[in-house]
Amino acid sequence: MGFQVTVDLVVLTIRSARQTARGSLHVLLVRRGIPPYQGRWALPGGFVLDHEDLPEAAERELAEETGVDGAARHLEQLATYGAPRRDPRGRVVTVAYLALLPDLPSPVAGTDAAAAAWHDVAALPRLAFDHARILADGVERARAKLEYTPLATAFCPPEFTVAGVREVYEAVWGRPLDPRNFHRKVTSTPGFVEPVGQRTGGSRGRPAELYRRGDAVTLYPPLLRPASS
Amino acid sequence: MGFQVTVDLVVLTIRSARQTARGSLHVLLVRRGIPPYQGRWALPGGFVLDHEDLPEAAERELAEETGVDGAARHLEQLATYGAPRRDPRGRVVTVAYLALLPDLPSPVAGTDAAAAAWHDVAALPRLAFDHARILADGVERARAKLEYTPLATAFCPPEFTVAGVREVYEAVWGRPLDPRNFHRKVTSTPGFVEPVGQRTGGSRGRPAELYRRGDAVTLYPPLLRPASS
DNA sequence: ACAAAAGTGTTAATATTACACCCATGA
DNA sequence: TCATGGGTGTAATATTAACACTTTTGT
Repeated sequence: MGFQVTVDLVVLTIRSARQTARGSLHVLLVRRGIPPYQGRWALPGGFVLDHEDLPEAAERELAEETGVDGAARHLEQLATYGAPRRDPRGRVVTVAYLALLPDLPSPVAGTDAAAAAWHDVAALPRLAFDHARILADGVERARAKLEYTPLATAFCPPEFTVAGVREVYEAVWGRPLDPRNFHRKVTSTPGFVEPVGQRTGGSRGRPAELYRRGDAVTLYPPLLRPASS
Repeated sequence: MGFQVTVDLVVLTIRSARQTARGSLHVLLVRRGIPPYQGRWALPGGFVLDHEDLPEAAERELAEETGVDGAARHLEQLATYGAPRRDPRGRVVTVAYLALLPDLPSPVAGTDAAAAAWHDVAALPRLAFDHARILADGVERARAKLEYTPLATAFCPPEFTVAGVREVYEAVWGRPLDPRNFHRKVTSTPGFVEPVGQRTGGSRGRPAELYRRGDAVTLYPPLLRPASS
């Protein structure tokens, strides 16, 4: 009966790793200022308010933590966690959401974001509560959905190159893909991307064609990760 | 703060439709004996107890409603629904689970199952609360997971034929599949099924080889439904 | 023998993979 | 001109799709 309900966010983005030129998958974490788990890193989140639906609460938390406007990101429910002792303060059930964002030009600038930071998912600190598990589930969901949905574009800005999409796949799957075949696959799968009719400039090499997200919800045929090998 | 938390079950099975020989997808519904929505059909479910984890509560409800033992079925979390006015009695958040069962030889024989019945998902009555939405999400989840997991075998008894698996796919996807190609696909995908070394008998036509579930968690390559057409 | 269901063979179309090679730019 | 990515061509392989045909049973 007397449950508390929270939403927790697994906010993922692709950021250039410290030394390498390649991007890698990062997650937004906040440092807890109060017990329990004081000082530990945790997923951002908070209580669901009395009048709020679950997606509303997730949107609100996401806006509070990142300041991104509603259109420029993907947000979906991930799973719900409610083990009796997952929070020492009482019976708290948390509904986790997965958010995918482009690499923000301005760093995280939310209200209580003083202690918020991006962490490479390959080098995580210890997390509070059962957040390590939730995060692992979120990463696995992202990996799986790249196969059969055009979700990779949610990590990209409104206009992007095929190489940008490839960088997303390589960062999330953690393995290199053939640029030539990837290009063909992305441009030939119906509804994945739409050409803008412009090209990039300024960088080295041949300028790349710019694309926008297409209207497909699923990729057919899918873009399968190579067998585990 | 003061939330109530329930679990609701989308219990699916394949049953022979009234007149046709082919099986079709059915869902377990219970008729509500008390307000709200008295007399309406609803998904089985109930409150999560103080000491219970979410999967435990789902297992308990499933056992209460169907009496199936733990091993012979698939049970996974589906999604969580918590709109402020989804239950007129107060703020109730429900964690929905999806269960897949073989067609039970003995009909539903649970404790409070006097008013429980299987319904063809193609001919549903009006449902209580937001259960129509939850059920639709469950059916869609099942449809999608048949593509890239060996979950179809969860609808089959411990030993089954390839034709039995095909009947599952045809019922869930609602379209016929080529028996010859399907047979090859199922028997050649690693870990999907294991031959038992016995054959069926008694029916018409050539006896079919019997199989058990394999140990694969995902199908590679997947078994994609034909493009929407 | 015949109908019915199981299962194999074969071929064409489609998709994936590997990699040679050309294109367009900055330095 | 060279280095650097962007992008196309092409051939080998793998997978899917369509369907003829054989196998093994009950009647």
